Amino acid sequence: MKRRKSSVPTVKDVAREAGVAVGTVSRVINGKPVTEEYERKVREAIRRLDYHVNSYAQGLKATRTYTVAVLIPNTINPFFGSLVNCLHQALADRHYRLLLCCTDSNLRQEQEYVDMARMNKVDGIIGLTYNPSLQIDPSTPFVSIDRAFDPNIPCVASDNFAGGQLAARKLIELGCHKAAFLRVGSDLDNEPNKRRAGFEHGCMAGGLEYDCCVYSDNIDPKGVFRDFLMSHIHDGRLDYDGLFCGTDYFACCVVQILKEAGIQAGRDVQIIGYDGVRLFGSEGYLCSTIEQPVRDIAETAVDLLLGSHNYHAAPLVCLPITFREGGTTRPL
Amino acid sequence: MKRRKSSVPTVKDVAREAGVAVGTVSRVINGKPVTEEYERKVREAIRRLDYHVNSYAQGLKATRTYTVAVLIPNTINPFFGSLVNCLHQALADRHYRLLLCCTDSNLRQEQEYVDMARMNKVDGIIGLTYNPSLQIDPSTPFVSIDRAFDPNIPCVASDNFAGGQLAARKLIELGCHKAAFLRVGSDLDNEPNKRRAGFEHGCMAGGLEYDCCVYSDNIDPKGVFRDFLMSHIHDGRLDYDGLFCGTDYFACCVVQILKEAGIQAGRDVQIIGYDGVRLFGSEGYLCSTIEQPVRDIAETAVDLLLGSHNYHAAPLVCLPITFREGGTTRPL
DNA sequence: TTGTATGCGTTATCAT
DNA sequence: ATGATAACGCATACAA
Repeated sequence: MKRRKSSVPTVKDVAREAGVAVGTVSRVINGKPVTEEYERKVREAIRRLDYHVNSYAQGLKATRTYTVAVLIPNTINPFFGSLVNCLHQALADRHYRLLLCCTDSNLRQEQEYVDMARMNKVDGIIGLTYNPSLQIDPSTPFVSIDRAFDPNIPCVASDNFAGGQLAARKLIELGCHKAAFLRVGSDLDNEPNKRRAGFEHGCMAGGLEYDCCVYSDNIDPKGVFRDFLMSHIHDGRLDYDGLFCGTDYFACCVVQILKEAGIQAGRDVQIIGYDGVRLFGSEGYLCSTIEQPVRDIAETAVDLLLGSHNYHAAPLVCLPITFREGGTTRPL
Repeated sequence: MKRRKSSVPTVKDVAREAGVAVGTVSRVINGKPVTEEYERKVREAIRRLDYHVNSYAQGLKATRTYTVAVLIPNTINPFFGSLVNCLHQALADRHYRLLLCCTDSNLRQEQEYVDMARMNKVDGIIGLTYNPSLQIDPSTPFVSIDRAFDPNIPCVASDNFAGGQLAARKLIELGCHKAAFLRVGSDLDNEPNKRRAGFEHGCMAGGLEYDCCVYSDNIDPKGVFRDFLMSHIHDGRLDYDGLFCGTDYFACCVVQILKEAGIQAGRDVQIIGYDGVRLFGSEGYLCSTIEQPVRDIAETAVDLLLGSHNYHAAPLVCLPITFREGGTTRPL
């Protein structure tokens, strides 16, 4: 890579050009009180030399970098993409920069990214992580999304339990008699695992019979769902008339599997996902779903990270969810 | 935000703890030759004090930050999300960090992000930008994606012209007799605009009759496409039996509009998009499409940015595209 | 209000 | 090979 021209102007150059002291230049830059006359001279010199502050020198003194690292599995999954986008928005509004750290790409590199923060390179971390043994330096502000794994780490998530309950209630409203919960994923004790608990609670409260089909991570979701569903199809009819899937992704898999078996979502079976993924961010929902308030989650996480709160213990913030029709349930 | 404990250990502390000079510590850190005995002492001191280098101080001397800014409209559109993910991968492989700059969020902030680079905050920029009057500091390495707007700026894109030609050829193979090209977007002279040119060329070469429906930016795509298509439906039949859409997003819009009008993609009309978007990155294609080699684009852009090439003029690299069936065309 | 001088944590250049 | 010390560019406490 080409290097910069060696002669990048510094405060010293500006001071000389303007005929003032470096302190004055610094004050102008930082909006400290300065005589109008001097201010003008400095600004002109800055313009003439095309001067820009070197934020590395700045950060060296300030121990503040205005940069936040975001740890996320990837940006391909539309839910993650949307979350990253909202986080960027929230950070940019507060004049913070976003250092993107995709943890999928170099698997289990989460720890490395967390360590990076200690090098004073970022002011804080917002992480949606799965590493069960993640060690977080207590001196680095950290906000977790979807996972409350340390009493000192604030966590923000959608109200997963209520989301599961709501899904159950909707299936009941839709007249279902036998439901199932489907999911593949981390065994970690994270928030999304409450979706199942909420669903079970909702089913029991409403008298809806249900089964659970829950598999560990690192398994091809489509494969296990196909096996499960196929073993529950008799004479072309599915044993269940309502399905709640852990994510919209799973719901989409299920919809397609059933379609291939001649069973149509919304007509023969009611299917609800979780996340609220929309194609291209604006089109309709991919499936009927429990929508997460992505924007609120991002705003809250950033507020929690940058705000100077004074909680006795780190809070768990559960934000309200919404049911959205997306074609895989009959209109109510 | 909580501040770090004031006593973050520095090289000086490590030196004192290890009973050596700061220079020796620095040498150990940077892998310069050091006696085994000293190396051991320093490493132990580093471990004991839990020392981490301050990269701001490092950057101050080195003028190298190992950080690259990526300018992209957003991470919601799955194509952008996928591109960002690949760029992250390519950068991480080379031990570079990715500073994410979504230009949609604060509209037309592209210039601001470019300016940021001059503050020595990033080593280079990879930008997928639309700002027609973007001023790029010639001393900041910049690689453009999809837009060749300066003879000094390398540009990498998919082979848009060939993609357009391929789409035309496919429609011809599918037996189409009257085709149309649909698109909404920037009037900018960027690479994706060659999709239309290639398509026209392909149609003419193959004797396929065609129309073009091209609209400027900032228009609701679904609205204009609906108007256009509706005016071309007579007695429930579409005037066209083949459609090439500027992006997969447009193709999806069109598919849905036609579906509502009782016209089925793949059966009544052959529809091809552009990008190669896949739901959740792994499922099937959203529509039949000309797939961009996102991974190669990212790798090439990073290589161009970080590599020490010596071109007389900045190259335009057009990477090969592929046709993919995605259900909106009849199987060939 | 403005100028001067010192320190931030690191690396590089000297001597040793 | 190692130790001491001078930059790097900026902010700030202090002096004027």
